[in-house]
Amino acid sequence: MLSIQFIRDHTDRVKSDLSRRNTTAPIDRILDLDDTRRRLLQDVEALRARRNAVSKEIGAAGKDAVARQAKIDEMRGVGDRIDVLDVDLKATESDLNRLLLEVPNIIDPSVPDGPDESANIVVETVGDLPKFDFVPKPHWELGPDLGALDFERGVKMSGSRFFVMRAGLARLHRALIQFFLNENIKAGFQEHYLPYMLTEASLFASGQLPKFRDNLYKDHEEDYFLIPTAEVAFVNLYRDEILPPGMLPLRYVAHTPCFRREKMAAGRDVRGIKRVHQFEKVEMFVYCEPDQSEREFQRLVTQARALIEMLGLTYRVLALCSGDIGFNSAKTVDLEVWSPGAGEWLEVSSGSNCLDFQAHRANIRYRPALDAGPRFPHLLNMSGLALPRMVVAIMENYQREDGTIAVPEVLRPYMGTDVIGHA
RNA sequence: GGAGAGGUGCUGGAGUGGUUGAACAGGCACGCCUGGAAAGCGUGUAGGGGUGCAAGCCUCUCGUGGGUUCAAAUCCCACCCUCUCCGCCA
Repeated sequence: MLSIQFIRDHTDRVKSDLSRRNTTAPIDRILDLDDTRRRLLQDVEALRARRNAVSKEIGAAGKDAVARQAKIDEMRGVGDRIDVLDVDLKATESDLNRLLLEVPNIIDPSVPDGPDESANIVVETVGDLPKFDFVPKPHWELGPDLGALDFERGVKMSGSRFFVMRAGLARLHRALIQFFLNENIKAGFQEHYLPYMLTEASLFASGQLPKFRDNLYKDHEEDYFLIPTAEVAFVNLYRDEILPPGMLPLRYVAHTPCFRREKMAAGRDVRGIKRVHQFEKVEMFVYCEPDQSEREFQRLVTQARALIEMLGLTYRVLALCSGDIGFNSAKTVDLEVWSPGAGEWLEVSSGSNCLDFQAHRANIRYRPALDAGPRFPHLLNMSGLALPRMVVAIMENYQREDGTIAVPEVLRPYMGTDVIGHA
């Protein structure tokens, strides 16, 4: 979140970024509550200071019972007055906090203006659209034709937006995960195995809650949410900690499943496995000092692009506009690969620089030097890359006229074959 | 899930309801000493919030949240977590 301090000091900036986002937040109300809070706080603390002072005198009075009793009588009412003011103060703080949690991040000045995704800017397109001697099929035809993608049975056991992969496709899926992990490790990202279920407090810390509850799966018996992305776990890794000097930057990677309700997206992308409730993703995550975050961001983008390029796919780089940027993010780049069967660009990676927004929510700090006070680090994330969309991309790009699928060169060691045939 | 024990500062570990934000020890930082180091000696060593140009002052925090009291690390209640034993189990 944005600190109340920041909102107080940069009110105009915060408001103009909100309008760039094409959204609103009760900034004036927040400033108002903050005034009230500080006024109450000063009153309460003055009373507390007095009570503390007199209490010490009572303790020091020793055997002088008369003086002692006089002071006790004097203080008797003070405690009650403190309690009364404190109730007000607590209520004000809780109102303030609730509103603060709903204010989105500021927007980086480099982000293009625009109301929604239609205004995103294609920064760069790499590679040419592939040409086929035949009419390329979409993956929702290729997969079932190979007997390797089964929608009906997925739906039978779990409902819509679930599917089963088998044989060559299942193996391709697993090979991609291994490939991504290995390449990211080579690039200096440390592998992690993370919990897939997190507490409500953790989802608040990462910014999923309170606003995006509708997109999360929750256990009804206990306080557990299924992660919608590994980012959520990575943010919470150092929640409520102060990292010692010399630890940053931290460059992490993990493969996790992701669970999304996608209620908002009902009716969208119903065909195929582009938008599903359960998918795998390899996620990169960085903790760094503020003056390094732009450099780290570029590093993430470069790494994710390298993965796509190694697989020989055509892709484009999108700079998300101010109206399409996520709640936590100050700046986001998406990578989309061309999907010749479906005839569309497919988002396989999204990278965000969240600045210190999540660090504030999660109360993560670092110490720049042994004798320095704690500061908030910047947190960044980027997919590297998302499944099963990359399976889709490879299927559609590497399909052959007979319906089989060639295995990209770099994946052959992982697959032990150069073609995915009929299961 | 059952029974028991316990949660205090960077760490270990004290703490009788009243100058305890917290003894003592260790660690770490700085200084002295030394050719250099060790040892030794000295000093310092939490975070949040409020206020102030600043120095500073005030306040909160001893797992979390309530309660009792003029006053709570200390007493009471609830919850969370950790450890040991038992049960169950991939």
